[in-house]
Amino acid sequence: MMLFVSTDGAVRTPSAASASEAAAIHPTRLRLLQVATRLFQQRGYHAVGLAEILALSETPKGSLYHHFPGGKQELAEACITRISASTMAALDDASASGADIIAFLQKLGAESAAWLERTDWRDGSLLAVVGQEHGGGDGPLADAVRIAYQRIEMRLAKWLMLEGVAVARARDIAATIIAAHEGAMLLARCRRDNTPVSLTTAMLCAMVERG
Amino acid sequence: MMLFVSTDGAVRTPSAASASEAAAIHPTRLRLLQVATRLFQQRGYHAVGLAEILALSETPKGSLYHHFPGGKQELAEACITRISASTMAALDDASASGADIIAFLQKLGAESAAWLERTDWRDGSLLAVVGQEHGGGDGPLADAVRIAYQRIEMRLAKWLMLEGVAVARARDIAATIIAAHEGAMLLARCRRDNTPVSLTTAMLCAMVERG
DNA sequence: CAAGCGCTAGACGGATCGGTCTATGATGCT
DNA sequence: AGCATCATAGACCGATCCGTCTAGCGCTTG
Repeated sequence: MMLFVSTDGAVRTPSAASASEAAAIHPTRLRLLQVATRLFQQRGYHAVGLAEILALSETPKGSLYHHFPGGKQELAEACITRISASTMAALDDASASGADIIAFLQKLGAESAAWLERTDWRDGSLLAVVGQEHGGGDGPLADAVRIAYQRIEMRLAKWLMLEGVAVARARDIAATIIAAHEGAMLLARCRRDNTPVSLTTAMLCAMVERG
Repeated sequence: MMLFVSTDGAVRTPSAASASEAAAIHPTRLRLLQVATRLFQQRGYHAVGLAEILALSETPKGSLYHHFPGGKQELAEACITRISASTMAALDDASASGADIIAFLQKLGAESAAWLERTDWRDGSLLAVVGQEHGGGDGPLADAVRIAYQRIEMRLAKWLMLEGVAVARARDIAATIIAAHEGAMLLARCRRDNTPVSLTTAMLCAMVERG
């Protein structure tokens, strides 16, 4: 249950992608997406050069521009929509399995903390990093982040409504969860210390419980 | 009452700096700090080139390396410590003026929202942007952000203790406020919509009130 | 005045950036 | 076999990156 980050960015030995995408995605394309996502979520869009992405994924430049004619920007866009898709899928799974929101929040907090520690606080949220760099702008990347957050919020809100929360309140709670969780990940990363994540998780649980 | 952002980045007509620093800071140095802070908090460290900073501040390259021998990195470090200092000063002022935390949180939320809108959601939190880019790393910039967050958190906690909150709880609340507020600013910026800020403010107030 | 210093001014350079281009390897179809 | 298509491979390019360096301005000081 990891939201906002990609955990499959192993280098040269791409872990098996989720079944749905393994069927359709070209191996080179997948490798590029995994490595690029990993690097972008560590350092941001502008801080990572194509040279590094190509070297770590052992891919020649020609292949990149074959699979992503739009170059670096299209690659980053694809990374964002891929993270967005996997996050929504995770939310749907959790919702379908009948878990309640409180359990979900606690699991999210625990696994986020574990992930941060496991990466030595190097990896953050791709959406947050790119979002910070592009803010309220109007480029393709800013749009991709905007849409990703919107869709994730909608899934979360839908789930909350399934649990009986009123429509307007569900959307509010969803947005609050996303904002607080992203902020907690950031602060935890900067401080190399997970307490912001657990504190925020507790606060979010309290908010949801009070309705 | 703005935390985490610089509002004085006017170009070529530097608004009067706070009295304390106007006395000591060389005009050119101040202009560089203002313009650089503004640009960094809009787009991040790596996305902003020296050329743009120099052009907007109408400063030749020689001046930059005279005032900041360490180049771009030292300039960014100075921007971070300057934001950190002004944020701590604002917290001290608010605390000394006898306001309570709830009033502070509401004012912070309202003014942050107004600021986001006024900049057309272009400007974000400098600490957050640079923090995202450098994560838990160990460069001078990562350290500067880490220290800045730590100091701000301590000031906030101190204020909370003045209001009777227990030591440990005060530090927890402070960290939670910072994390949630940063996350709210990010999400609001990405969505070009301030509701995450007001929602988060409400949640934080509820948390503080329950103690 | 001459010397020294703080600061401005911008030319210059090596490195790296993202992107284009041509050539070639691999695969499948007829 | 011959052809077409997908994909790899990397040389190459102009632009931009950050940083160094020398020259000179203006002010104070001896």
